[in-house]
Order: sequence, then C-alpha cells, then structure tokens
Amino acid sequence: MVTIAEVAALAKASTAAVSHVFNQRPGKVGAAKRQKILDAADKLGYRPSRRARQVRKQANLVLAVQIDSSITTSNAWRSSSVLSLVIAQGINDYASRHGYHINLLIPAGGRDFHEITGKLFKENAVDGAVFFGLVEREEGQLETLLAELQRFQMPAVTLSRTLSERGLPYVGVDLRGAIHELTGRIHEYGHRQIAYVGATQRQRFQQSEWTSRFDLVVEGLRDHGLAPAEDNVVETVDEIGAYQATLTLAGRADPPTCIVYSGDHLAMAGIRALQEAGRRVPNDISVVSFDNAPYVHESLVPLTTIDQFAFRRGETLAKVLIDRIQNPDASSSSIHLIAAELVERQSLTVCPA
Amino acid sequence: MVTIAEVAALAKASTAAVSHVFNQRPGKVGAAKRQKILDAADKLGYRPSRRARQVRKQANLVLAVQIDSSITTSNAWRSSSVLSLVIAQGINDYASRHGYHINLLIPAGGRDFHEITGKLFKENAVDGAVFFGLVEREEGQLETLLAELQRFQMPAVTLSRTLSERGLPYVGVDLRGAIHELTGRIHEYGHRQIAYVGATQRQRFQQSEWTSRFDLVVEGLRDHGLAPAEDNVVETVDEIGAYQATLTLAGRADPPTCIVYSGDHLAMAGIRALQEAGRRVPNDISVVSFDNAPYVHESLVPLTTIDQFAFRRGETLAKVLIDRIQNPDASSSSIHLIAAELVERQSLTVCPA
DNA sequence: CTGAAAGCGCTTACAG
DNA sequence: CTGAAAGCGCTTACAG
Repeated sequence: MVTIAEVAALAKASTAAVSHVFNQRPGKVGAAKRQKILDAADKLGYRPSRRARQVRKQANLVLAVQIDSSITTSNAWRSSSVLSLVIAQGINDYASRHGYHINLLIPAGGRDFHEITGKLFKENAVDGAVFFGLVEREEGQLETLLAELQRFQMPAVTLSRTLSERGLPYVGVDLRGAIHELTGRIHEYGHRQIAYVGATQRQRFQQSEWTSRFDLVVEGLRDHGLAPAEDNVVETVDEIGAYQATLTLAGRADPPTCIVYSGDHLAMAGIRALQEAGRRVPNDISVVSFDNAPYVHESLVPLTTIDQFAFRRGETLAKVLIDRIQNPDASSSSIHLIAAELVERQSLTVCPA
Repeated sequence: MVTIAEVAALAKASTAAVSHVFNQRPGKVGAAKRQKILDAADKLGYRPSRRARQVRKQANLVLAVQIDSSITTSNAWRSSSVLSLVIAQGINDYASRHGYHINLLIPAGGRDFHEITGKLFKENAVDGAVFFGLVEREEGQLETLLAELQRFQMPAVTLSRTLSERGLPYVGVDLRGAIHELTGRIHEYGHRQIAYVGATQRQRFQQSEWTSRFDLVVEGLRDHGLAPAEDNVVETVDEIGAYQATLTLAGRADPPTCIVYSGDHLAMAGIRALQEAGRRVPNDISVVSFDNAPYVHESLVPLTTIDQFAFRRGETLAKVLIDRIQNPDASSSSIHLIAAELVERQSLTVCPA
C-alpha cells in the first residue's frame, strides 16, 4: 500500500501538503506544488486510506440503511421489494462514491428497532441512518426512535411520511406532473371508458404513495371530464388479483378501452389476461402503469408507465444524509421531491373507434 | 468516547493488557487482572473502536456482497429476491456480530463485474467478497474475476455452483434428506397421483437448485414406486402460470391428489386456484412446496414445505468468509451444506379414499 | 503559503 | 505473565 509519506517524498513536499491536496482544501497549497503532488500520487497509484482517515476524523463512514421488513414478509409486496433494492442500489452507489459504506438492515419481525438503535447507535458504529419505512410494532416505538436519534445526535433521512412529519428529511416522488401528462394523453387519445386496477384508498396502508397514485389519477381524469366508473375500479394487490380482475373487465359487454394499473407487475399480469381473452394490446385495449421497474422489459407489450426513478431516489437519500453528516449545522431543506416522468412506449394508443 | 487508556488507568493495567483481554488472546493476561479490566471496561462502558483497530490491522472490516442482478431485472424471479434478501440478512447478522460491515452490490446490467473488481478490490476497500451468482455477460468474465481474486489475494465465498467448481468455498443446501422424508410421507399418506408444478430441468438455468428440486423429488418418488405422469408435470416460473396450471389440473376428470410446487409463492397461487375450483386443501388435494419463505404465513392454508434455511445460509457464508480472512492459511473445507428440513403444517394430509 | 510535530485509538513485537 | 514503546496512515492546529 502506498502511503502519504511516499507521495510526499516523491513530490518533495510535506505529508501535510499532500493531505491538503487530497482534501480539496483550496488555497492551502500552491498550484505548482499541487500539480507535483498530484503527479506523484498518480505515478505511485496513491489512494488515501479510508481507515486512517476514519481514526483521525472520528467518523465511521458507514450509513445504516433500514429497509422495511414487509418486503420479505409480505408476498404481495414483493414488487416493492424490487424497488426497495433499486433504491438501495442508488444509496450504495452515491455513498461509495463518497467513501461511505452501507450497513443494510432488513429487520425480521419485531427486531427492527432494537437492532438499529441498540446496536448501531450505542456502539457508535454508523454516522447516519436511512429509514425506508417505520413499521410500528409496539406502542411508542416511534417516540423511542426519535428520542434515540436525538440523544445520539444521529442524522437520519427517510422515505416514510410518518417519520418525515416528525422532522426527518424526506425524499419523495412528485407524481403530479407525470400523472397530469398521462391523463392528458388518455383524454387526447379519445378514451372514455377507463378502469383502474390496483391499490386504492381502501388499502390498509393509508397515506402511502400507492394510494395517492389512485387519487391523483382520478383527479387528473376529472380535470378532463373523465373518471372511472365505480365498477371499473378494482382493488387488488397482487398479480393473480390483477389477472382475474382484468379477465372480468375484458369479459364485459362494454369493456374499458384503457386500464390503469398501480404497478408494472400488475399491468404485466393484466396484459397476459387481455391476450388470453383475445384482446389486443394496445389496439383493443390500452394499458398504462406505474414504476418503470427493472423487470418491465419482460412485458409482453412494451409498457407505457410512469417512472418513479427509484435509483435516483436512493442517490438523493444518500446525498441528503451525507450532506447532513458533513454539515450538521447547515439548515437544509427537509423535503426533496423527485419528479416522476411518463415513459411512453407502446401499450397506450388511440382509442379504437 | 471512552478509550483503552481510560480503562487501563482505572484497572491499573497497561493498555496492552486491556487490548489483549479484548482480543481474546488466552493466557496472555492473568485471571485476576483480566477481571479487573473487564470490570473497569464495564463501568466505563468501553467498546473498542473499530476504526483504530482497522488502521492497525490494515483491515477494512468490510465484506462485499454481490447479489445476482436477476433479482431486480426478472419479474418471475422475485421470489428468489426475497430469499436473497434473507440470505443477506443472515450475512449481515453474523458479520456485524463479528465487527464487519456489508457493502451490498446489486449490479445493474453489465456493470456487475467492474463494480466489484475495479472499484472495491483496487481501492482495497473490502476484505472479502461473497458472490450470490455469477451472471456471465461477456466472454471470459469468469476468468477475469478469478484472476483478480487471485491477484488481490481476495478471499471469497459463493452460492454459485459455477464459481464453486472453480474453487471458491461454497455454501449450499442439502435437499436430499428432507425430500426423502417428504416423498416418504406422500407415499405413506397413500397418494398415487402426484403432480409437479414449477421449475424443472428444461429451464434455462441449468444446474440451479431449482432444477435439482425437481430431479430429487422425482427420484424420491421413484424410490417408493411413484412418479408424476408426464402430463402431471407443468413447467412454470411464476404465480399466474402456477395458478393456471393448477386450474387445469384441478379440472381434470382424474385430478392429482397431491401437488408439489417448486416454491411457496407458486403453492400459494395454486391453493387459490384449488379453492376457486371448489377443491378443498388438503382434504381433496394436498399441497407441498419449497422454501418456507418469510411470507408463507400468508398462505390460505398453512403450508407443508421444505425449509431451506436461507438466513442460516447467510450466516454460514459470512462465517466461512470471515474465517478465511482471519486465517488465510488454514485449509478449511470448501463445501458447506446445510440440511433442509421438512416443515409439516396442514396442507399435506392423507389421500382421500 | 508551507512544514515539523502531535495525536486519533488501538495492536504487537519486544524486552523484562 | 506484564508493560513501555513504536507505529498503522492520516489530519490539523501551530509556528514559521
């Protein structure tokens, strides 16, 4: 391993100068010497040691990432498990570009909270934490978490609305624009009979992004004088449900000409059902959905969908957290919204005459 | 933060003694002094600093964990994504109990290899790596990986047979015993018409554990003079496929009395189909499957299934890897098999008369 | 603007 | 069996 001393020797500078150069402290080292140092480092293949830096800086350079346990314990939520992983990828990507590692916690029933606070905080093992969700299993768990965060001065960011309402910086997605564009397109293409298959308000997880998808779609449709009829809204959470619902819708005397699904996996199941029912997509019936998940390329018909930018959300989560860690006093904004975007492929087209 | 010096002072010992005690070096410190040190540490709430340890030991205390990218890019493989996460939990659990952190890599198309070797190895950022699978995207990628591993003297363990055949320590699951018990039970319960729904030999991923499930079931059944008829074997990889296949099987004039599914999620879909077809589970038709995944509690009928101990596999993976890191010369065995176990719940019962 | 020096908290030969 | 001391690679007041 090549050390700072070797670089200093080759560049005929002090180790301090080398350190300054590698810590981007501007104006500390003259341009000429700076260049010599950079050249020497380059020639030697020098890379600052994370480890030594950590001792000196009294920082772990580790981020705790707590993924919601429902992604493993709930079968129907497996689709969000994939998105969670993509978010985790994004966090990891940004974090490692900034010298941080991830300590991934996927709590199993009940242990969630203790794992993170009890071990990591007390052992001073991490510099910050990201909470995907907060499944409150016991009364007062939320309060305890917030208190611990406070006590250990632990910076944290979240994807959970509950936590964001309690002051944690929040990284979310802004669906409004994309949904508006989508409903505009649906209207423009002449669709009048629209169905919605997926999670709606009635679901047990209130306030989630999934339910707001439904609300926003209805709202967007209304703006164009459209809205799904009551019996064109089917609450379902998994693919078999979507498959069955679609079969039913397709079997109607007067089927919808456009079906909106709350997720790509449901839409993909729906397309299978439509094809089996002898309906062509999109010629007979258009299909649109949400997520633009990594597996969307497997769709039988290229899917028009709303990209939620999961990876980018992960990056933002990491960025916001690391900023807070490195700059605890800076008053940064606490809500970060990433605008979703409509991705037009082939599953949405003009309404058949 | 309380340091080793403070403990030494309170215990009237040298810092070296304290260090020895905390490093489990036996016979280095007398029992009496040892106790005094432990007491002092306890009173002060002392915990060794990972960071300082890292500089001294020239170790990162970080493990790279490369999950297979197909868990996000393939919709049908979402079930294995959950199991992968449970394995990752197990790794994380064991690792953090031993002072290691995880650097989780979920490669996105193509970047897999470069990410791990190019960045982590060269930057000397990790002490070891676990590879869930190796998706060879380019010719020679496997060779390059092995060469890099060699070059950087990087300990690695794997879940992939391809990699294990090339010498990496392998942690697998031994299904034989559990499947033998299962087929014994099926025979004993009087089932004669048995169906298999799920992944079989014909699947694109040869040599995977999934295909061997099928082979072993057939083998176990044969041992009892049973075996699924050709048209009782349905190749499918997702829930809708399982649902449809089950509907078909249940609709037969002479339906099977026992259906074996290659995964819990498929069995759960199958049970839905059976119930919708008016078949009672297990009274009319028995159902068994593989995995004992975390979401199995959602099954409409408590599922008899073969537990693959994903969590334990993760722990073992971490253990084997850390052992290698800490003891590079020890010649340890390179194949570790965890015996699967039959978990009997209610979905398998005696064959109706 | 630059460099010599102390120190982060720990581990480990080494001499006793 | 025990302790004084050097050192891991870096950062950061501090004095020049």
